[in-house]
Amino acid sequence: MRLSKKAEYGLRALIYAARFPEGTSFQIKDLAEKNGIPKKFLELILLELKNAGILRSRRGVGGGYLLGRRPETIRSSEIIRAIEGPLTNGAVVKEGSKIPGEQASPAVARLVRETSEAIESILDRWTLADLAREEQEATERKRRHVMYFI
Amino acid sequence: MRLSKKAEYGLRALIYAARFPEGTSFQIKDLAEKNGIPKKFLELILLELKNAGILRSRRGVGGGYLLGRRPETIRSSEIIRAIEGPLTNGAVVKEGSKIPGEQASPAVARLVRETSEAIESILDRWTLADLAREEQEATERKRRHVMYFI
DNA sequence: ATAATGTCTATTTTATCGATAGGGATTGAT
DNA sequence: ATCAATCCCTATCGATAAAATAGACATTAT
Repeated sequence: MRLSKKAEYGLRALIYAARFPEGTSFQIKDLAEKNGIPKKFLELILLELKNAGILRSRRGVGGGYLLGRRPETIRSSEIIRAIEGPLTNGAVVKEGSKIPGEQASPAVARLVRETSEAIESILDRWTLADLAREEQEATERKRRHVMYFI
Repeated sequence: MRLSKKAEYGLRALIYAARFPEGTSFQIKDLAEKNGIPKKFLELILLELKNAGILRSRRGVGGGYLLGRRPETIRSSEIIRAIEGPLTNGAVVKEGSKIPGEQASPAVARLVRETSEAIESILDRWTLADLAREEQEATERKRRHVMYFI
């Protein structure tokens, strides 16, 4: 199961965004530097997330990005879909196959369908708020663990 | 969620193999022709499945491939793993990242882990015997449906 | 007017996928 | 012993997609 860099960056960017108080914006540059994400690449990603209605932006001096909606209302399925397109691949073997004899396998199709549904249900369940909390808690745990050894 | 051609061909090949009585072998050539799968490509796939212990082979004239074990004991997770490598991607962001600032996100890692586990549990549940039965039943249903319209 | 920001389109680079090529090894039949 | 049918193995190609970079444009606070 592979998550594209783009999707990973996108998720991380949104988790970052969720840390800011509602209405407060942040800059691509900071996000890129603090998270080690290529700035130009990140621009594209944030733009897509904006066009998907997940982020909003303010241009010009002092501008930046901010969440377009409350993080509780943003499901990770929506995030991934915004970045990678439709989650479920529809037909496993497309109708107009080039190879003459090629035929779809109903069994394989069913296997893929069931897997896709399972994935989708998990991605539907996790909201950005959940992810942000998880991130914060993990960081906190780590911090305490380090403290313990000082 | 994308299934590679290779994995799809592999699954279809094994479903095909499961139709033969135990101990009976089939030839790459027939499988390729009847299922519209590129023969040379299929060779590679069957070889991998053989090295994974899922298929057995007999060389020389009259040789061919056959299932290495009873289809009830072959889980689709094993099939996919044999063809595509480890299902779960291990670390989402590897430890020794090149980019200095780059850091793994525990939240993203967890999301990926949970999704992978869900996939794996489904793929563990479906055995080759299940797939073969499903395929046969679907074909049967289709046949009856066609008959109905004659 | 200027500098700081996001917006857009194009291009480059790199990796992966799907497929093909061409022998080599083994075996049954004659 | 020879031949043909089969699997076995390695290399390579071409197309596509992923990842990243480049450069100019648009907007806005100061």
